[in-house]
Amino acid sequence: MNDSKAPPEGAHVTNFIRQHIERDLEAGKYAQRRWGGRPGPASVHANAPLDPAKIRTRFPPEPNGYLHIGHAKSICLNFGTAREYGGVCHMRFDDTNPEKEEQEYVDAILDAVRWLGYDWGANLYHASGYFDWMYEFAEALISHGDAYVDSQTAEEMRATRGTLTEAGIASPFRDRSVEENLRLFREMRDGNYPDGAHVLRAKIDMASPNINMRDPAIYRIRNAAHHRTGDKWHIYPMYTYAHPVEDALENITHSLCTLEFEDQRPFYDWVLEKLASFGLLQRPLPQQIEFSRLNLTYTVMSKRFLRQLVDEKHVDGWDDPRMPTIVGVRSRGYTPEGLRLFAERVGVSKSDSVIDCSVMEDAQREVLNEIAPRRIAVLDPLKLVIDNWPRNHVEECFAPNHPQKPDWGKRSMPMTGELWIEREDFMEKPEKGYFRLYPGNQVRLKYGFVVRCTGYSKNEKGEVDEVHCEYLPETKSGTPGADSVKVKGNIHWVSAAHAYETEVRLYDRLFNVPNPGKRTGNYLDDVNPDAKTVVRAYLEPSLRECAVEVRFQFERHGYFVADRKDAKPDKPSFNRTVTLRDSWASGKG
RNA sequence: AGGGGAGUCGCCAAGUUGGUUAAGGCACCGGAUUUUGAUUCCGGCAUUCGAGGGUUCGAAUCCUUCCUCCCCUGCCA
Repeated sequence: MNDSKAPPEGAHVTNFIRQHIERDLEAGKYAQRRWGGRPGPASVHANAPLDPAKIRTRFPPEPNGYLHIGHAKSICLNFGTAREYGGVCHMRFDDTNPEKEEQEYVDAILDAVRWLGYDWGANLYHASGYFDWMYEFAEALISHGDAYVDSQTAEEMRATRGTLTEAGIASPFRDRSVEENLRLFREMRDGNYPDGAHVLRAKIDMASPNINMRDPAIYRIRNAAHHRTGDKWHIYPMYTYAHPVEDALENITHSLCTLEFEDQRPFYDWVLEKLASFGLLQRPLPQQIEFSRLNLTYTVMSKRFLRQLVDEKHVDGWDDPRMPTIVGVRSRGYTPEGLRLFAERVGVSKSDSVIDCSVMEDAQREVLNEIAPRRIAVLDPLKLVIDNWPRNHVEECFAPNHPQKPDWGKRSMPMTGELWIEREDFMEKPEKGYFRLYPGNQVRLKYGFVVRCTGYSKNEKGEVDEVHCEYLPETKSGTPGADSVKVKGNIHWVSAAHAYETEVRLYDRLFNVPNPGKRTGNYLDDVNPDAKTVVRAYLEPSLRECAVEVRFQFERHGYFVADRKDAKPDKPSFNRTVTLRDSWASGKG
């Protein structure tokens, strides 16, 4: 019954990737592939059974930082698509650059993918696990005259690459013999040279209009320790060469990546075609398909910017609830279901797009509305005194845990003669359309009694510090007299003597303009200083004990989560995930 | 400027083997229900598909010219 809101099977929108896959499936393009049970060259798969996976996709992050919701789109796309078509999705670390990668990031990434609800089973791989094959394949390219060792400096290479409109010119080392190339490449491997002394280049076409085909570097010397292979290697493959090889070794059918790699596809195909023609790779070969990356209004997604926000302490770390990182939105209280719903809603296409962040917020609300029990919290307290309340009397009131789910039951809330109510639920002089508390007006204290406002007092600063009212004893919620008095306003409250006081953090958008940085060129100028507001709030007593990461709707406010880091088990603090829609407030704004 | 991509409602996005009135979501605007100004429900919301020409009985879908935006000159990924 909880699925009643889920879209019916097959109701999702099609997209160019699904169509592509369906076409391949229909044509049986990959039906004859064999799978040796582990990644490997043609020899590993050759005599193995047919691949039980209809398709294979992969999520291949470089472990050099934390994942953000842009990655979440890719994760949902890759894992979701594989699941949809009877395939599998590999979790793969593209760890080909030892200087930027760390185990810490590997662990965090795995954690994030798992939290999003995806399972890679036995298919956890590392590019570094393929270094031997990549090396062997590189020698094969050399032997066939398709790669050479270039000894120009990086500057010289840049200078001879040509420009967007002019062809490049050949390196003086381009025509070295196979023997010399092999000798030099092996010496590079053996650590005989300093960084930058040589580079292995594919030998293609220095005059290609596609700059990526002008003899791209495929191996560089890096005398650096790798977080997995230690000091075994002195040379490391470049992404452009490594990626197609990784895909082929793993039997990937559809290699989904973002648009900026489009120009890389001819080289991707070149590498695979060469290696397959040498008999090193199984056919049919993987194919790269590009889609547009996720952009969201009121946020930044670039790893560099996110790092700057953390380093310069504009936020409290990668997992700060204001951050668009996966750990960040998790701290914020976002649900994995909501993230997946969001990913499905924004779709996949090749056009550059900027998604309105309300789409994300709404997806979260939609999920949260279904799963979050209701609770009462007063975030901006104002004392309400019921002058005709029997001295010392405690009235037990009952509040449903979910208005549309009676089976979730009710909990008890004590009412007394002194309550905390929301400051904005009282006005000395009501503005037009206001139907909460003001002198002479009647409202219902939700799940309790109807009260009539009789007056108020102010402190020496002229601020209202106490509101007075009288209650109507026959109007208690749930009793026959409850409906005897009609009121328009229903406000929430918590007994002052019973309330649980704690810290609640109200989060808002990290930036206060849709497109941070556009105005001044510096996105830091658009950081929203009010994206985090900390208040001392009075919560209903039942909230005193709740486990970390438990989510609630605080009625009339929004969805909140018990903080996973700062909360003591017996004294939870809460983070606001997202507000409720508010047609009153937005109507005024 | 060479190459590679993209332009369908405010934001996304189906539709693109040409065929009646251009899906859906978000946002927005009504109205009903509601002890959350929430949710839910119901209704509204592109004579028009970047622009101009053309082909056709018929075009967002084909041809053509033009315009705009994004990506590419790392020994990063």
